[in-house]
Amino acid sequence: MKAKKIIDQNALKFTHARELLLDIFQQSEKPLCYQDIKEQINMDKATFYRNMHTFEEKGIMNGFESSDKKRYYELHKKNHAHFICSSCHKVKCLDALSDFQMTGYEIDNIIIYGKCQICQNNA
Amino acid sequence: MKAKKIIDQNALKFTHARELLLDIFQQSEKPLCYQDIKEQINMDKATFYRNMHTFEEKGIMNGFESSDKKRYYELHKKNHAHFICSSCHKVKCLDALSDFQMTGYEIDNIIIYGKCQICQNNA
DNA sequence: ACTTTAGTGCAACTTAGTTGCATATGCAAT
DNA sequence: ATTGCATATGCAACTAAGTTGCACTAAAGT
Repeated sequence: MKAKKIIDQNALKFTHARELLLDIFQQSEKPLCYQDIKEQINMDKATFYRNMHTFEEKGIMNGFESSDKKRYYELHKKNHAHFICSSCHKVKCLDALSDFQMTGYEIDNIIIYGKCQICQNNA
Repeated sequence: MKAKKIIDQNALKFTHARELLLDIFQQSEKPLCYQDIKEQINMDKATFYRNMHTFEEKGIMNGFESSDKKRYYELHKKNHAHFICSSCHKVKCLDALSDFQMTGYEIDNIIIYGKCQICQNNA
């Protein structure tokens, strides 16, 4: 969906920063943190984090802490799990487990921590 | 197991700080962070974190990041999953999922983020 | 008891994320 | 198109978890 449409549907102002952010996240197949964004565009961290909060509130995006102490965000898709490597900190989206349920609990995200293939071989 | 025995088996010096830490973690049924420890005993954070690193290296303990940006530790037990509430940040150990596997990946921890029963009702 | 080696506490530092404030921008009404 | 208001942005100062350097203390072997 076009950035403008997402922003309009959520009754937000259509600003340059928001358009850029949504475009970048739509083109990315993996969650991104502020550092990832800053490598691509010049944006103040206050602007980034304030918009991420707004997007999370509106349900446009989801965020989670990685093992590298940084917060990663991705466009809200059907719930799915993530694998995070504790050595290289790469994040991988998993479609298995997406239908996991626990009675009484509302599940927002599942994160599996471990070592990816590459880091296992380098150890 | 007694703190002294664990420390001896891992060829570490038996210090007051380490004995206290192991005792506290053995008496706790949930993962703890530095703040939790500081509420119980008077220990410098450098000492705490340095020992946690040592214990993690030795495989005595496991640590993970919570959604409150703090690192939680627990004595290493048979792999099990955790539920972390994104509202109250309480951590719950889960025995379901403990046998979950992914070919090619080494799994250290599974964390499920969501809302616990109490926080769902308060929303 | 002595000596060596490692552990502890303090203070200074690092870094992701937050907040206050002045300025800039989007948007609706005119 | 111009104006006016509310909100967004950028900067700088701040916060807090965790780390590091260093002087001092305590453990373990002799």
